[in-house]
Amino acid sequence: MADNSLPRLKTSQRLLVNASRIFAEKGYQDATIAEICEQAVTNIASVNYHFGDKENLYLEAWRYAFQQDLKAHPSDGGVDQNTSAEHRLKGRILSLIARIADPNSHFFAIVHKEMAHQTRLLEKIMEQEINPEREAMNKLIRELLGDKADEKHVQFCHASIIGQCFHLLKVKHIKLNEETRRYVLSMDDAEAFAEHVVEFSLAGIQAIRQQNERKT
Amino acid sequence: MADNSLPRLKTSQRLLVNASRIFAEKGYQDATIAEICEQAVTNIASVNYHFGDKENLYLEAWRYAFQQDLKAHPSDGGVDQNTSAEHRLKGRILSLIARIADPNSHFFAIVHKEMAHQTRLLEKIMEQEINPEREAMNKLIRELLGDKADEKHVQFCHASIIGQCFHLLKVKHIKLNEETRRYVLSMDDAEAFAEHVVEFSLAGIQAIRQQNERKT
DNA sequence: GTATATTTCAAATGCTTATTTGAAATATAC
DNA sequence: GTATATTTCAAATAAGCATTTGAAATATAC
Repeated sequence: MADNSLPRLKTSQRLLVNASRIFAEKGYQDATIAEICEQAVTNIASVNYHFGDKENLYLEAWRYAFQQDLKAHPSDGGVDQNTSAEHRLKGRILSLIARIADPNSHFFAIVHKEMAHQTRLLEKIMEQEINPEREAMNKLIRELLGDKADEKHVQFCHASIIGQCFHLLKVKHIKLNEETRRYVLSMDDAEAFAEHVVEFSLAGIQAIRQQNERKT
Repeated sequence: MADNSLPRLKTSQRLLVNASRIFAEKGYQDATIAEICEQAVTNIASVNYHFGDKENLYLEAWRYAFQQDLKAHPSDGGVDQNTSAEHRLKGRILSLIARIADPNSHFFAIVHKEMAHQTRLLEKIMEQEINPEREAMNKLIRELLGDKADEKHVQFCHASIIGQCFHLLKVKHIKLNEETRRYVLSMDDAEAFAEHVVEFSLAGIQAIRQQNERKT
């Protein structure tokens, strides 16, 4: 587990790599500097030396995870921008779920833990990074919902999609017993689930659209 | 905020009431015994006296929250069991979202924080309480999906619905700035969002059903 | 009303963990 | 190769917090 396989990496880099993984696993509070340093094969004091304090290491590790994840899974899913809104939305949903499911991607796990708490450390930066992604997806949703839809409908559909995707995060780090595992969404099904979310959501959006057009 | 308005309540009861609220707000780690006792207007030592230790107080507070929430919002939504599967599913979704949105309901907030972490304290009890609810909802989903659907489809649709509902938990305790608030799902819209989830999900389920029936 | 059991309390204890320190080791510049 | 800057390290410090303690207060039983 420890990242001593790459002793050529600089200490600060080893700290970032291991910190992002451990913060993603345990959250800010439960992750200890001692454990992070042990995994990074360095001394306790190096966090203070290289990053000042734990909080700053947290922020830097989160930023690092963000960059790494996007490098592995671009948020538009690599889909040609000239294809239909359906396909572009599909690309975004698949990318999102890929970033959530990838065991080497830690950004959303940290976001998830941060949202469950009120440490509020990432608040401002998080909004800066996430707002553009939300707006890109909302643009597609707006197109699919048609002119009759107001912003509330867009907001709700966005919440429906994000909620489904983020649901995967809940099962990511949880170890269930043999019995329960059979009935619960598993990380092994992430790809199939992604396809399901696309299907399910496009139908949901269509239904909202038709309901709006019937009403007016 | 402090529950000293009811000095007639026994100390152990005051501890339960305040602990469930504070654990829901902050999670197990971040909630301190000192704060809970302060809010319950009692001495630091009373947690040990009445509940043994913090962990046991947590378990009891969670149990207490569970009972209170169900008392306020029965999980079938009070819907007649002879109506259509659509209506019964609607009842369950509305009840679930009501329990999540109600500021006096703390059960799901605790579950949410527990899922985001790996304290695993509630693991066994949680499964005992949640499995029956999942099975009740899956039964309705199965009926709506028709004979062609296999268990994977049921599982995925269940995850889609739960994911949407739980998404509300994320915005429950988060204070966003004026700017962002405009674009993000708000607790004030919980009821309207619940209706949206019903609409969106019934359409999603229908789409999966039709896809299955076309394939075979 | 007295004896006994229960409950409250302020202070002490002890453990965990972030942070600091100053010396030692290592790298870099010239 | 020497001087200077950078990095590592073991040990010390300090703060936060759960838990314990034993005495004091209060309630209950008879």
